[in-house]
Amino acid sequence: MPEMPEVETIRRQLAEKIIGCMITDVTISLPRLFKWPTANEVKAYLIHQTITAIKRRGKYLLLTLSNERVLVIHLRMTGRLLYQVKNQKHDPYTRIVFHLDNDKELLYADTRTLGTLYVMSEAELTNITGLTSMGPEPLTPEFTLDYFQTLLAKRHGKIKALLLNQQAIGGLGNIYADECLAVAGIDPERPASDLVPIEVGKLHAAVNRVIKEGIEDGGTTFRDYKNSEGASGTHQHRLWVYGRTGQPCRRCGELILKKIVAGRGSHYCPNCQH
DNA sequence: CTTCACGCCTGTCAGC
DNA sequence: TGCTGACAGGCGTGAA
Repeated sequence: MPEMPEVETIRRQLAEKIIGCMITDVTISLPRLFKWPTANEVKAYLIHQTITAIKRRGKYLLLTLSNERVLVIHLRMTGRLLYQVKNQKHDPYTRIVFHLDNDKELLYADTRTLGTLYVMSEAELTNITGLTSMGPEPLTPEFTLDYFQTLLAKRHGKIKALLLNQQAIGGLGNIYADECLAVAGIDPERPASDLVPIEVGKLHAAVNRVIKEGIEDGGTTFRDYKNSEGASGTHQHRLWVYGRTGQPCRRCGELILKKIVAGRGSHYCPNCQH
């Protein structure tokens, strides 16, 4: 479900609420979601620890604890983090409950159970290859036009696949990749290295713009996504192409089409994107 | 090295 | 109504 703007929305909300809170207990209904260490060991590292910081890297959330351990959470397709008062009704797909010392709970709910959690020292984080090898993120100083130009020039695969590659650019997923290509007017199947400089510049700007707007809107709720208060984002109302198959392009009126590119459903305007 | 198909899970929806 | 297959905001693995 969540791409960078959704995860950032959750991070900002939780930062206001749970920094300084102590974890009093952890209820684990689906132990296999913890990839390292085992669910039993995890409890010993978490209980009686205070949450001191919440960071994000790409689509990973990193909760730093007072014992210098880090609780790493990746929501994958359908993970949700819900902050709510104790004794309130739980999401039916709640898999883990972090009990806090302020009469609140942080629920980890996940329909498809593809999410992954870890508890590690800072040094051990390097064992999560998805974190270690992540490329620069949109809206950061590292994501320069120069970097983007060099990246595209040496990649001959489809541009859509490159946008989804977290080692190339951190944080984009299927919705925002389609949106970036729509804003830049580029067909998702174009080989990355074929883009001419003016197109590379347009796409670089589009990536930053689309992600910025996604964050401003509190993310996109297409199907499962909810923020930590259980509320939807609003970016779905501003989408150019994603999920708009058969509807008129907001720019030219041509009907939006969908095709499989890089194994993912890809939405595009056949008139605006070449 | 890059690129691609597949598996992981469960739920939903279109089509028969 | 009930079944089947395709598909869904992701990503790691192994093969070509």
